[in-house]
Amino acid sequence: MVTLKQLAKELNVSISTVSKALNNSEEIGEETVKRVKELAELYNYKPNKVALSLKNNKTKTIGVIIPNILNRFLAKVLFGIEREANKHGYNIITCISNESLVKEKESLQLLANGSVDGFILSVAEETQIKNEIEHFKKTINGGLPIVMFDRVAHDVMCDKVIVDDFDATYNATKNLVKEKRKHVAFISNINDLSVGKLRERGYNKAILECGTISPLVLKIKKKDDHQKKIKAFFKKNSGIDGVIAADSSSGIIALNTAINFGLKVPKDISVIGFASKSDSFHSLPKLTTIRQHAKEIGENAAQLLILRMQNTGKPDDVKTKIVKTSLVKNGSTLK
Amino acid sequence: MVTLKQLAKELNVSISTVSKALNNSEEIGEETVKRVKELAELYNYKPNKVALSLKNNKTKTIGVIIPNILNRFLAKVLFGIEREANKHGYNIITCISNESLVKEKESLQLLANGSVDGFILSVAEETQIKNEIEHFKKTINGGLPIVMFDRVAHDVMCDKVIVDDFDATYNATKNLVKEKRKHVAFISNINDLSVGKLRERGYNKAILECGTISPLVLKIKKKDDHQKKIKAFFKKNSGIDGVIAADSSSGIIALNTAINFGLKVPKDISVIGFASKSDSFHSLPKLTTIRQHAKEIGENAAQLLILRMQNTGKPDDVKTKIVKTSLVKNGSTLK
DNA sequence: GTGAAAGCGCTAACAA
DNA sequence: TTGTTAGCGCTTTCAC
Repeated sequence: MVTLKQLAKELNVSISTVSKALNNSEEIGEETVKRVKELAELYNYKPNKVALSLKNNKTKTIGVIIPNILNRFLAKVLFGIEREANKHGYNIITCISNESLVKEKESLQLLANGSVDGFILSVAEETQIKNEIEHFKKTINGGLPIVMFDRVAHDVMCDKVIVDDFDATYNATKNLVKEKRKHVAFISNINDLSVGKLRERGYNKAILECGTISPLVLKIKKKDDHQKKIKAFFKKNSGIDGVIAADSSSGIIALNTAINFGLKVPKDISVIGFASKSDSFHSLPKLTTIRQHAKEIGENAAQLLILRMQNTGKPDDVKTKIVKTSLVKNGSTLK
Repeated sequence: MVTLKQLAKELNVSISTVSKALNNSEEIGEETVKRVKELAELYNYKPNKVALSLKNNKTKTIGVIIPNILNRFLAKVLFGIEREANKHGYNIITCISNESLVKEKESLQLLANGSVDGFILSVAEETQIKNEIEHFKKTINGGLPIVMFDRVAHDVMCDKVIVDDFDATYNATKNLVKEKRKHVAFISNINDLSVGKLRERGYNKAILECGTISPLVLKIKKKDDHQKKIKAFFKKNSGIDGVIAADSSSGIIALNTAINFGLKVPKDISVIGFASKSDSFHSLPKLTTIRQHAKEIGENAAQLLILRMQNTGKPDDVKTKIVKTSLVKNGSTLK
């Protein structure tokens, strides 16, 4: 990489002259500016990012901590963050907490050494179970703003971007009730997550309001064989004619299992799941899905953080942005 | 963030004394070391990363350019890279090229300003179609090593980590031939990618060797409705009793479509696809899959790059590591 | 045993 | 119009 020093030497001018010329300073003579720019072009000069960061005490870099990159929703949020960040001249450093509290803490610690100007993160499962929030508070007190998305720690004062999880399942369940379904079950493999709990509550409320149906819930653990669990669940509860799935895979598996049992979809049973568009293709008929607009969530998170990093003051006016889900009706529900 | 300067001032010693004390230099008196370390601990001092980077001319950061983060395989490779990089004290800056040549070039350019010490990337689709490689060469000539994985540009001299795509489909096809399948089709939505072509060739070779079967290929475009295309394909070619799918979704869709047509799997038809474990759950029976060991690919790529960054010399001894696929038999093929 | 000074690459206030 | 200097935070050589 060429430096100002090298350009200056070759041009027989001082370093600051070169610097000013390249930054279109009024001070420098037209002729000099031209000479400097030509040589810079020739050598493909780029101001050294590290030096700029040191000088400005700003890295123009955002630390993103994702619990699980294989989760399509989270991956898509990351996509949204990256895009929006780039648009504003920011790069992102990605850490994957792998749902581990320790790794989450480490990542926060590690990047809080001047590597980034702020964080965007979704709380790890272990962190939510243990309900730890000190490391978040410490980071924020250390001067690095955090924006949380999807799985958030409510007791931490920071900007947040969340989904209307409660309403989403509430409405979806209502939808099946309207279809005259009599045995609507709820299947989830994310019981430990804040969002999983909210989704269950939304389902429960709709069921209770209905009056004539009683709730029927299947909670799957990470280690379980999802297919087996769901199969057994269907066998045990024979009359199921509706399923609300809280996560991306349970819906697909439930639908395919129903078909495997000889049920007609959506004649005999309706299924609604949280899933991305591409996942909804993994069944025939396609899965009716609650879409979370992951990209938009990522974009919102990035915007909030960038705003916060610009106006460093007022840490007390934290915002919570709710990105509404939408129900995309495909073939697994009645029209 | 506390700096050495502040610690020095508070302790009434010089900056260099503090620095040495914290780095366990022999020069400094025991008592002083103790005082310094205590205060540093108290203030949670961390050496500023940016300053270190500038000093050492090394950022300990790897630039990763991924074509599409929603692709499970690529996401998992990213996971492997991140893990291995972290293990060696490196962070990763992630850019998503979104299969675009322009974005790929930009990312390379942007990070080549001192932000990273090297790159790991998988070539964007557009780049492969247009067969552009100048930007890679320029980067390498500029002193930043590149490691390519999966989709590689063969004409660029750099370390590579690839999958034995040809052998994978060759063996998988052979497998179906052994099952006495008579009409084995090949379905792909990645025709434009180097890996897609290799996979098709592997299939073709096995089919030709067999002699009695003639090749039957369905190429799906990005914009097509995959389900429709595959349905039509099955209708048109009624006798299909075997499918090799080149990508993650085609296998699942083909399997579910076959079931939808009333075929018994694997009695009437066998299906093999490239897919991750979690995707293989999206059908009943589970999809028999060619597993690419994505995490391992990522780890290998990171190792190669870190090695290369340490021994800067010898750019001519480039290595290509082949990570072998394995065929995981699930219910969609005969035992 | 401790400190001063230079230098990594850059910008900007100030001097000439 | 151009150059000198200081400083961002750190390490390291060389004086003291």
